[in-house]
Amino acid sequence: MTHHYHHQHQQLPYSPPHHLEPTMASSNHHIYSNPIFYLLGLCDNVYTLKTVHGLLVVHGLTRDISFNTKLVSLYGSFGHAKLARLVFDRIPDPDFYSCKVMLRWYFLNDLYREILGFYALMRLRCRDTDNVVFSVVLKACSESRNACEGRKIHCQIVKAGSPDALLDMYVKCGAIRDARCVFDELYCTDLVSWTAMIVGYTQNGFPKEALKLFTDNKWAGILPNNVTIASILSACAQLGNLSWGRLVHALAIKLGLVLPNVTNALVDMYAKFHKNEYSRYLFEQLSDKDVITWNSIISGFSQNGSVYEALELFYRMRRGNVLPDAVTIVSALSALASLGALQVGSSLHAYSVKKGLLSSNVFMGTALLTFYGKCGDVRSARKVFNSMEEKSTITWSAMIGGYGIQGDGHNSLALFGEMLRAELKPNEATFTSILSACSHTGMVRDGWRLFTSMCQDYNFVPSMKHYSCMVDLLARSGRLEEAYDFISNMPLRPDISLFGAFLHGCGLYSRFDLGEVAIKRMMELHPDEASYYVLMCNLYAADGRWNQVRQVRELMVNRRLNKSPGCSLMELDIGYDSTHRVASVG
DNA sequence: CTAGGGTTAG
Repeated sequence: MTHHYHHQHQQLPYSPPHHLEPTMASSNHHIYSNPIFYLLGLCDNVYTLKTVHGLLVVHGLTRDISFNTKLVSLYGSFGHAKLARLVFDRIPDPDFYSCKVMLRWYFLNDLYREILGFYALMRLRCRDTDNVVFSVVLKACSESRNACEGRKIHCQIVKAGSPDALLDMYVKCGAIRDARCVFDELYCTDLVSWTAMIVGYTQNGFPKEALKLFTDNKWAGILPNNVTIASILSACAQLGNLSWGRLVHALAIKLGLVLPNVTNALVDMYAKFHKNEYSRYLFEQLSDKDVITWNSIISGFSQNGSVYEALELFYRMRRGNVLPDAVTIVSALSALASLGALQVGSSLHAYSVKKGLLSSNVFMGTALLTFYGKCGDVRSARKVFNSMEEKSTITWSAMIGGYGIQGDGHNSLALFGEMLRAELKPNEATFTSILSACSHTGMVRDGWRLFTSMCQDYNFVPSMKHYSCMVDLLARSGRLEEAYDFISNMPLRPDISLFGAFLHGCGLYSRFDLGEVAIKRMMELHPDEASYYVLMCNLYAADGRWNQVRQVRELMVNRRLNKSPGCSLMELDIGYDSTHRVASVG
């Protein structure tokens, strides 16, 4: 397309200079009801268009901005950008829309230099702009190699660009530091940007920063809305800070913000704090429960160990009219895994396949393979693992742990090696799983090697779980002195389960001497913990020292310590649609 | 600007 039009093509039907036309506000009646507008629609070339344009002039309609804009658009569409511009220049007060129409035809006719000239003019007349205009103008700069103009427009974009959108973009990308930069540079912070920043922190695992921003006096003038409250409640739950959670709950009541989304967040938070009654009360109170409400309580109860309550609610949900989604199934599977309820879980597997919930969902696949692993069906677990397109570190850890609880440390180690070859980074939990696998399989050397590697190569600070695995590893294999030294030298205060692992080994190898020493240390460290007395009883019982057992029991009664009896469970006649029944044994 | 999810010793 050439830019050079012949002069005669640029002549328009006569119309008086606009300052001579009657000044009249643009007509109220809609141009679509005018027959001439209909004629304009029939024009399929520039000659017929000029004829109808003449009609518009005769009828004095060229002072109407809508007609003029339509003319600009039509001249442009016939490739006559310059005629379009002549019409445009006669519009007394062009608006943003008419400017955009003009720009569009320059753009479609590759008239980049004209675009820049027109844009400069346009900036003088109207202050509006949008992303379409910016992208057109930027393209014009690059096509005409005008970096200087480009830089100016860059600045305009930075100034005009919605900071909230920019913040949101960084938050969605998980680039939380960049988000904070944008936030700090904002000319004025309002409720939306403040909330967006809080949401960003909460969703990216920085609940402390979220709470800090929420409580910062700098923003004392801004009242939170329901989005802010829901997000900050989630931060309190992540932090495990119940007192702040309660304060925010109270604040929400005062501000009248206990809306459904806030209630959902409260249900979730109280469940995470083991406050099942609060959680349930709020849940029952909410009249329109959506899938998130149900998931909040089911996942909360499943996570805090109230698995029966979680499953009860899951069945109730199934009877109602809210359909479970992937999150629901994941939570239910996790509850079923801890019960070893293989049949119910398998039917949920079938259900998920049927509903298409399984495909390409890492959470779902991981929960499912964990479930099969915990139920002892490690082959099904591996099948699920192999079929997963996307696997995360958690997926690999779960599969390694699945082999581990079967005592198949060799497969655990093999998979761990495969994971490293795939250049995936193990995390703390991966090491917990693999160390436990080593201890179940009696692989003492491998266990030590991996423990050392975890500290030295990966710079992980061992947690109580790691230490417990090591104690278990050593104690189970009869290296009780070594285990005792290990406990004495570790930097953490040993807890009940660590001592439990040690005492278990003492019982296995009849090292009651070492067991008694450990018990004395335990009693010094935690005098009020009933579980230690039970461990002590077990040890004396294993040694046949029944008088000692009786003495410890009396000591417990005197100190008013109580331990609820444990019981094991087995699955009885559980069908997909039947209610859950589990017998307790022993 | 929106609440909910998978792995972790015995």
